[in-house]
Formats: sequence, C-alpha cells, structure tokens
Amino acid sequence: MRHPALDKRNPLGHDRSRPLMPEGSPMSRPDMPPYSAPTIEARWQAAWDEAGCFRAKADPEKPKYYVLEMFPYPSGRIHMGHVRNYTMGDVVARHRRATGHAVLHPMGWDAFGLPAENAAMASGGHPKDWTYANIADMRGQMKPLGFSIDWSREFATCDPEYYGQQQALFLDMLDADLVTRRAAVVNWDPVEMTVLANEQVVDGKGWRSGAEVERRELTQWFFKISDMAGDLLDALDGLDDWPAKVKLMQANWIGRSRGLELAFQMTEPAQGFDSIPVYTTRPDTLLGASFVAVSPDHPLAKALSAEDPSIAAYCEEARKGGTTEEAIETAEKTGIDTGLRVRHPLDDSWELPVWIANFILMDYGTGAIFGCPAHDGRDLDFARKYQLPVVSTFVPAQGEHVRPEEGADAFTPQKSEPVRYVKLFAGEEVQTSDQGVEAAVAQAEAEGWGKGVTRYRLRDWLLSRQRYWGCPIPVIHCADCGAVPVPRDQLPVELPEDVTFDRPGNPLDRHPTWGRAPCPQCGKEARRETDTMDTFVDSSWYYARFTAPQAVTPTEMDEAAYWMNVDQYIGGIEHAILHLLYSRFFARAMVKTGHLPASAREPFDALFTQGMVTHEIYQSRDENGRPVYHFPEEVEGGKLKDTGAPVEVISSAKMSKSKKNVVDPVGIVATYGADTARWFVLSDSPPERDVEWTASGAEAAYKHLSRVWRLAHEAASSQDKPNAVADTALERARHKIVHEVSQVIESFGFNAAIAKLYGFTNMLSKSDAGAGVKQKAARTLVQLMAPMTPHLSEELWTLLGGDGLCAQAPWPKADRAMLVEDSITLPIQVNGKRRGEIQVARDLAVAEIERLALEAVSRSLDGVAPKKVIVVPGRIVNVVA
RNA sequence: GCCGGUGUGGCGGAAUGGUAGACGCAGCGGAUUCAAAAUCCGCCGAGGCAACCCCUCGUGAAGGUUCGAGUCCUUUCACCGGCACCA
Repeated sequence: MRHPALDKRNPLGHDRSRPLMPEGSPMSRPDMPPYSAPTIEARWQAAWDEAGCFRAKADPEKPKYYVLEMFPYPSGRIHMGHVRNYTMGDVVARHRRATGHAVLHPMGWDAFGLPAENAAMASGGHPKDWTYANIADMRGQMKPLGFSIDWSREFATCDPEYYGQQQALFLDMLDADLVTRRAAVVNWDPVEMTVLANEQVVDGKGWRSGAEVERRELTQWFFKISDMAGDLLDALDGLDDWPAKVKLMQANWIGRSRGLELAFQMTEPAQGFDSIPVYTTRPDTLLGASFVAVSPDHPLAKALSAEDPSIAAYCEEARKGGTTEEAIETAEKTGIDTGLRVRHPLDDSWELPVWIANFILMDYGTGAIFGCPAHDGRDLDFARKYQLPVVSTFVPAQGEHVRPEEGADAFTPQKSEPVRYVKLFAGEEVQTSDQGVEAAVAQAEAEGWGKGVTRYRLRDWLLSRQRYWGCPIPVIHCADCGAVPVPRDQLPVELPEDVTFDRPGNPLDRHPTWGRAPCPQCGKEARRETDTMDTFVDSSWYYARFTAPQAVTPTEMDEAAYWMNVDQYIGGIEHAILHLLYSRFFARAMVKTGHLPASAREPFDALFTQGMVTHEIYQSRDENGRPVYHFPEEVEGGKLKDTGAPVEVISSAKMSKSKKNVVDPVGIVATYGADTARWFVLSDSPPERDVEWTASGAEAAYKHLSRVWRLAHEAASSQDKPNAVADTALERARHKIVHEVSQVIESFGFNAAIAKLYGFTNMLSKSDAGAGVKQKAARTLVQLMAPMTPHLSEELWTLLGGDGLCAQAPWPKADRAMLVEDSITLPIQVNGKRRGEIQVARDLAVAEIERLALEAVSRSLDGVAPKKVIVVPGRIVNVVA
C-alpha cells in the first residue's frame, strides 16, 4: 500500500521520497498493519455518525455542559488557527462526555459581511452563492478533522430562518426601549457611497476608494448599550473564570469616571447662551483654572461660526484632523479665542477667557472643559502656546517640588497619592486627590453650583450599515407615521436576490421595487429601511440560538433554560472587547425581552482565549531589493528548492497569505492525518500562548502516534507472563497518569497533558510487565489520548479489547491508594544547596529523617555542627550549618 | 503617555516558596543494516577536574525578605499586547 506521505506535494517542504513506516521493517510484523490515518479516520467518523454519539440530548439525569468555540467566517478555507481553536473545544467536549455530562458542542457560520460583496464586485457572482459555496467547502475541510460536533444544529447567520428571528428580536428590543434612532456623525466615503468604520479609514482616506472621507451627519439606528454601562462594568467582577486581561480591557473600554458637572456663567450672554456647562474629573483643581474651552463641534462654536468667518474657518480646519494614531499623537494643540468671558464659580470677580480648541471632544462629557494647566499636560501645552496663566493648586505632601509655573511638567500624581493643597476650597490641606475630588463634589452640591456625576466612555452601538449582505432592519418609513416596525407576521424581511454590484453604493437603495411597501399603520405607500445591521449583531446571540436552532421564535425557553449558560467559551483575544461586550449586552436584552432566563444574563461562564499558530517567514530579495516571500514547501535547508538561492529566515509571525508563511491544514491532514494535526497544535505551547508550527514538530507528532500504534499492537499480541515488580510499577504509573491527565485537561493544560502522556508512553515501552497489565496500560493510554487523537484511540481501543466505542466509554478513574508511594526520595540541602538524597519510608518519623539526612551530608558538613535542621515532610530536608 | 503581560539551554517550553531545565525539537554517540531510512538504547546549561565522583556559576540586570527564591518585595532594562487629546 502506498503511504500518503509518499505524496511529494506534502506541505511540510520535505522531499519525502520514502514512506515513514515501510513494510518489511523490523517493527512491521505480519500481524501489525502500518498506521494508516486516512483509513481509520474515515472509518471511525462514519461509526460515530451512525451511533449519533455527538447529538446533544437534554438529559435530566446528567449535568449539562455547553462548550462553544467562536464560530468562523466562511472565507472558504480553514486555517491552522481554526484547527487549534476547534481542537481545544473538542478536547473539552470529548472529555466532558466521558465524565458523564450531556454535552452541547455546536457549529455554525458567521456568514454576513463585506467580503461576500467584495467578491461579488470582483467576479460578478452573488454574495449568497459565494457564501454558501464557501460554507460547503469549509464544512468539507472541517469534517475530516473529526470534531465531535452536533452538526444537526448547524446554521448560518445569513439563513432567513436565522436573521428573521434576529429581526423579531430587534422588534422586541424596540418595544423594550433598547433601540433608538438619531443623528450621528459618520465617516462617509463619497465614492463608495457608504459609511465606513473607523478602522476602514486610513490617513483620512477610504481604504478601498482612496477618496477623502467626509464627516456626515446621518440618522442612524443605535442599541442603547450605554444605558447598561454600569451593570456591564460591575458584573465583570462576577466573571471568575474569565481572563483578568479581558475583564480589564472591557473595564477600560467602558471607562467609568467620577466627576463634577458645573456651569460657568458668561459675563454677557451671547448667541442665546448664558452659561457653559463643563464636566471635570478634577474639581479639586478648580482654583487652578485659567481658561474654558469648547469643542469645535460644540453648539456655541457652531453658533459663533455663523457670525464670524475666522471662527468658522478655524473650526473647519480643526475638524479635519487625521484619525490615525500618528496624526493624533503629533497633532499640535490649537485654539482660537472667542473673546467671550465667563465667571469663576467660586469667585464672581474672577473672569476666564473662552476658547475653542481642537483637543476637546464633543461626544465626551459636555464638550467643554475648564483648563487647569498646572495639573494637565494638554492644558499646559495649550496655556504655554497662548500665554495663559499657570497656577498650581497642590504640591507633593513632602519633599522638593519644581512647579509647572516655573517651567516644570504638569504635576499629575496618582489620585491615590496624598498631596498638599496650596489652593484649597474643600477637604483637608493634605489629602489624596480622590479625597479632594469627593470633598469638592460634596461642597459644590451643598452650595448648589455643581453636581457629582458618573460618566462612561462607552457609546451607544451604531448598528446601521449601508450594505446589502446583512440582516435588513425590519422597519418601514412612512411620511405620516414615521418609522413603523414591520408587523411580526411579515417577518422575515428577506433580502432581494436580484441585485447588482456593478456600481458603488447600497444595492438595496437602488432596487426598483424592494424598497416600496405600504405603511403598516396607515396603508399609504411608504419606504423600507434599506440599512442592514452591523454583522456584530449576528454573532451577539448565536450561542442562544444553538440551544433551539429550528425554533420559530428566537429561542425556546425550556431549551435555553436547560443548556444556557455556555460553560466554556473559546476564541481569540481579538474579540476581547467588541464581540464579548455586545454578547453580554444582548444576553441582558434577551432576558429583558423574555428570550432567555434571568440566569443567562452573563452568557459565558468561562472564557478561554487561545494563542495563534505562527510560522517562520522565508524571504529573499528581487533585483530591486524588494522582499519576496516564499511558501514553506518551496524552501529546503535554508535554500529555495528550484534555484538553490538562499533565503533569509524571519522570526515567527501569525500565518498570513501576504507573508506566505502558511501551512494548509488540508495538506497536513492528507499527509499525516487529522490526529497528528490535532496532537501537534496542542503540544509544545500552553494553549493561551502562540504555538509555532514547524515541519519537524509535525513529523515528531506523527512519529509519536506511530509509536503508540506499535506499542498497542505489541501489547495486544504480548504473551509475557506476569512480573510482580514490573506489574505493580506499571499499574501505579497507570493510576498516576489517569490522575494527572484528568487534572491538567480540566485546567486547560493540554500541552502538559501531552508531555505527561509522552512520559507514560516511554514508561510503557520500557516496562517488563506481563501481557495483561500491559494491555490495560495501553488501553488507558489510548483512552487518555482520545480527546486529542480520537481516531487513533478508537482503533486501538477496539484492538485492545475496549468495550463499545471509546468515544462513549466512561473516563477512567484513578485509585487514590495507588497514587501514594511507600518509599520516597528526599533531597538533602546544606544551606539551601543540594548535597545528597535519602530513600525513606513515606511515614518515617521526623527525628529519624534528621538522623539519616545528617549522615548523608556529613561530608559536606565537614565536621561543622548543624545549627538547625528543617524537615519539610515528604518534600525536602535543609540543614543550616 | 496610561494600563497590562512576558523575560529560564541552540529552539518550543516544565517547575503548590522546596532537587531549575519535565516533555518535545535540534544536535552528538551507540545498536541494528551490505548500506541507508525507519526503529531501539544512551548523552545533551556553562565552566573546572584524570573522573559518568565532585566543585563553582546559572532563570534579563541590581538589591532585599527567607533555613531555602525562576516563584515574594523594591528598583531597573528589553520585548509584546490593549487603550489613547476621554477633561
């Protein structure tokens, strides 16, 4: 039989002119067939299908377990990152099934989005055809990997059955006052005729068209997520099984701040304004105020612009500022004096100038600030540029201090640090700034000139997109009745299929008939909403839909109550903020609208963020010195295979097509089999860290599986007689490995599980135990490997006389008594340095251990009497000399 | 700038405050073979030593706590990630 590794197009870049395990080798006996992954993998996948092993069935007798990996975008090709993500979920799912849980492990497709429209524009097809074809391709690539997924629950978010329920959900959220519609400033690409997300604006230009992006005010739909900001922040505390890093990122994103809102009265009313409301987190520095500044988008600035061309010109210029990080960092702080003046709230005779400044944001706080240059770097830059006063309000509690008014940087210590107030109006002279702020707020409230407020950075979620390939917003706009919800019996509002992508803009907008609909309220001719929903909406509730994917309502309460919450969610750190925050919002919204039980308010009990799969990059230079990248299979021994030209090896990075450092899982599965791919992506690195794909590592994984294959066959055909010492040793090791692997799998230590299984394999191969004990050990080995290498394990399980399917066998249990060693090795230290060791009975008296220890290290002590002997039972002995 | 994380052999990485370097890769030596591959056995941080005994050094750097520190504390350097004119 021709081994698959004979295929010279294998993706590892090794010219494999020989099979890895040829027949006729000493190890290959007539009764031992070679390890042929393709044969056994196909066979057992069929067997699992037939037995329906992975169908999720609610069972009141069992604890339930819902494991979910972030579902993929159907690009058409799976990559190693998918393999790693889904393998981790599969290990958890298989392990939980074996430990007696009713497991839900579903899969679906995050199928709406721009790439489908781009493909339609590029090649003239239809986004729907492109998407469903990709789904079929990817499913075809995924199934050979043998994931224990309940495929009967599969859906795509572009199925009308799914997005129709999403529309129903939207209408319920509208009724529950979770949705609103208002004007918003957006990035508008005048060539593409659509709104762009911030990340699609590069250097102020549209990423595709290259056209200068305009800031336009459009009426848009929003989810009122900011109403829940406080709860979304506070509830992070309860998410004990989420990475601290993710919780911190979310907390920063939500961005709670405590401060004071106060109004500066104008000396003379202007443009209908008699005061300027200001928000500050530093009311304790109010006596250091030197100016008031408003945003160029502030109503006052707009009103002044109408009168004064120089102000209008300044505001126009200030708004242009680039959106890139670099532009923001290097942008100079600029402003223009309005000539208006305001009174200081604590001193009627104190007047401050009012400026318009480019660094004030309209959509945070009130769009206006008071500047305190002594204690804010930005304000100090601004004050120095325009010769405004600098006045310190506090100095360090102790020590020397050069004040900002003497040329030093702005003094901005941590708010928890005590400082000495030199201009004080509330609280103690020496207090922390936190205390100073609270005292100032209390005083302002008592005296009635200000109000303490808690603010959030988190904005409402803009969900309107001027795109075709998304979920239509189920609303009809009537000239008389306004925005009217589509009646529920008319859902889903389906996307029309006869659309064209030959012109920019939204095809829904220019469709001849689709947009026309009678007003559901008055019956008059009206227009459909042609915006579709942000695709983040689709992925914000799919986890709930998996509990009843065919339901004619968004969810079914009893199914949702049984399966929710997701016990273990697994995905990339890149979704730490938006996707997870939106999902948390949606779960709350679904509780409020009666689609989820109250207990599912936080949908993901535990979250795991896995690292990427990386690979070295191979680079050479063309005649102009520009870098040229090469696929791994084009390189051998540091040289290009066809020309022999040397390549530069650049250190590992995330696999990407542009750098050509990609390894295709399909090729790996064809060459080595799914089990090898699964085993490799879990070995070597902790799951939360990146793992580097190497050809030698993949080959090593394959060799190991082949070795287990041989050992299992040897054990199965062994005629060796029992051997008391070896039998006991192996049996003890067997219980120990069961204990260890169970423990590390539960704590996501997949790489550690693999390392321990390597160790046990080494032990088994060297053991002189009798046939029966060896077979038992081998059977345990393959069972413990089964979550990682299910096909190989299934085949060997059967060979070794396992009962039924390994996939359905109960997880082995370790006998505690077998884990305890009778005799232990104690290292002996002298002054913390290891100088010897002793073998003692586990329960030997401390005094006796001390005696033996001193004896063992007498040479190192060199006659010196020990001052002290520290015995850590079962661990170590340290002699202090 | 602010917040967070990580620094351990040639490489990926192990080590509840208790024998630093598990396990794997690469490398070296041996067995097997006509020869090779595959497989099996062994070695594999640096330095010293006749020596697989043993000694010294060693977890980015410098201090500290402790009988004992990769692990805890302080300072510092480097790299990675997130946020970023948020008042």
